[in-house]
Amino acid sequence: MLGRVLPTLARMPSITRSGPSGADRRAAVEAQILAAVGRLLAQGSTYTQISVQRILDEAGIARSTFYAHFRDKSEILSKLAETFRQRLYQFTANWSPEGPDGGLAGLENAFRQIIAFHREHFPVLATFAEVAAYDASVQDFYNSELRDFEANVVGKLRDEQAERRTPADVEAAAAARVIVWGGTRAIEQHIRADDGTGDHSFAAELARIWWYGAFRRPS
Amino acid sequence: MLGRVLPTLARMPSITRSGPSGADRRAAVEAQILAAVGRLLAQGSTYTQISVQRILDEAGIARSTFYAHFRDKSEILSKLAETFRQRLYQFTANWSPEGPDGGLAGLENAFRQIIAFHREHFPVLATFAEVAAYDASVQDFYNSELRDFEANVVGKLRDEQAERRTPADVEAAAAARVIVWGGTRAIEQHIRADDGTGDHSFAAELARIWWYGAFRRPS
DNA sequence: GGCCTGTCGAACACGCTGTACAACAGAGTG
DNA sequence: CACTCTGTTGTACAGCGTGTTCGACAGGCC
Repeated sequence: MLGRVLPTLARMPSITRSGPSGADRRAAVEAQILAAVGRLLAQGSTYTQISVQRILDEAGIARSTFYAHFRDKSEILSKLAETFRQRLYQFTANWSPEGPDGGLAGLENAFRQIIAFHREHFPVLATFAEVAAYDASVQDFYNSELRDFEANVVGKLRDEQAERRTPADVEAAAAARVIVWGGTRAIEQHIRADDGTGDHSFAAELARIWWYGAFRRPS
Repeated sequence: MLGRVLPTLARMPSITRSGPSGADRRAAVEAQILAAVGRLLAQGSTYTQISVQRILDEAGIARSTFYAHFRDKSEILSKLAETFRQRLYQFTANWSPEGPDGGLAGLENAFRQIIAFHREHFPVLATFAEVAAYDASVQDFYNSELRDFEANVVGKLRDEQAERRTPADVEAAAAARVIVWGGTRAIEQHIRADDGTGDHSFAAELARIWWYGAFRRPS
């Protein structure tokens, strides 16, 4: 540390750090790292291109401290992921094809919320998709999240088929795959391409495509 | 080279290489590199994780030779991309909503071909999507390919709306985005999850979702 | 005061990247 | 055969990033 050479400047590098206030220093370090990654992503960098070194500089944390908390760079994403778990798809999980808040109107509303959520947390959510494409540990959590969502949609389609509201020849598994994986990617792309003014009409389109394309497909 | 030390083994490492047959050695080296990458991807490795060194070992090419042909690792993908340009979306570009080979049946057939093509070249196509997420040069080519496709779909939807076959309240731009970006991702995911037996029914679902969800959405 | 826990900075080994360069091989030419 | 030209080869090198190790140190606690 500089302190050994320049005692008067001993705590200079600490100014950017929040003071250690007790036994929760551990949580503080992790929070600083996650916040720093969030800042770097918000600045437009790509997670893959950001080096650990760059994150440490941004966070004001020592290299050795980082490795005492995280096994490697992907573990940052794992911990970041816990923040998001289940929050993403609560909107559609709560939706049902029939009922007061259900149907096409309810679906459109659910998509509005999903799009708003994606837009709010875009850098981080895009990073999950980016890294899941090549990193097994991130893939585990991200894909399992989407698989849960997919299973939920399959269940809803099957229920609707049992009630004769959705045609029996709709292949629930295939349709759910298109809705979930395709929908997620489409939303991501929409947010990249649109400044937000088109969010409502995009939600309307998504809702109608899934509604008339699957749930209420003409038979 | 070994030849300097062990004359009798001079050309040993050349056995794996195709003999230089003229002035097309340049093309031969590039082909060897592309083939090696294809082999490594087929073995299940992820492009991001494969090092240049690993590619050179696999191809039996010297490091310095590689950098005489490629600026860096992403330029491999750029050259690989030229092989695929326009081949991917010729199927739907040729499709039209009306006519003998058109309509729902034609769309389903187009998707069968697209899925077969994706399955045949899966490692490479998945790599384009993987790397486009963080590498600008790959993104340029990959996204522009999909944007062309998207523009094509927008044009078809608008034409159909002009003919009153597609409802006027379908937002062509939003619908096309869902169809193209979502569809591509859904196909990729389908191929990861399905062994091929479900290809036909998946093509049928895709075709019906886009058909009844957009082109022939009930108004 | 002394102990404990956790952070810090420095150093290290390792692997990968991209460049530079001299040696070399093959083809073509006279 | 000698000679040139082009393109490949092996090696060496600088630079950067990673993950580990370790002694110094600071703050909280007894």
